[in-house]
Amino acid sequence: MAPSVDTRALIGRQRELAAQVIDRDDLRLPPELVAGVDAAFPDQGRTTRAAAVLMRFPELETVDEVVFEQATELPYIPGLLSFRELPAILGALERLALPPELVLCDGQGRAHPRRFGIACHLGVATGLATIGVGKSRLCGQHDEPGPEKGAAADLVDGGEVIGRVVRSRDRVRPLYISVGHRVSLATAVDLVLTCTPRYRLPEPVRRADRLAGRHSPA
DNA sequence: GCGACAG
DNA sequence: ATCTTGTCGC
Repeated sequence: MAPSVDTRALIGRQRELAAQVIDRDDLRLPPELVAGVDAAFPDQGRTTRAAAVLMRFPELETVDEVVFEQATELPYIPGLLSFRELPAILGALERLALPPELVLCDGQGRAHPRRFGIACHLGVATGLATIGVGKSRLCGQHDEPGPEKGAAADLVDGGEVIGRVVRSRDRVRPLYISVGHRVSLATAVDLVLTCTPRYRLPEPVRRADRLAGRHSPA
């Protein structure tokens, strides 16, 4: 893996690509095929293993699953996560039997310092509608949402609402939901909640997590 | 200078 | 993310 990274160049690319993000609903609603993607780093991080799980919406029945791996190219750098994970994720996504209409990503969308998290990057790179589903905060401030499923609070940064902090299940740590591409924030929250009938993470992402990581079947 | 920092 | 065992709570 590259020992040094030209962070200035990557940040510059994020700034120009961020202008291409569409934060309005521009997809079929409701969608019929939704995918979840995630990546893991086996072998001390030398390998990047991405997984994509395609499900029918809103039934959440699995239609196809793909695991794709390649040598890791970059280290993890806060704010530049997408350059490290995207190549393998694109490889997995391309190998699905059918293209998804919407992709749920493990990580931020516009809730990013330059408004270009991995969900935005994946969306602009493929043209697909995407939503960022973060398990923790990268930037921005927010009030604590109520304890019940569905409770939410605005995630604000630089005086702008960049996402919503949402309780996906009763009494669990909230999810950081933000626009990736071609979806409005309100629709993003609605779709994520519909994809989360039982666990903290939306089903497509949870399944991709399990497929990529070293867990057990269940 | 100090603190924060997706996965 | 990854390294790692038992343990507290519903």
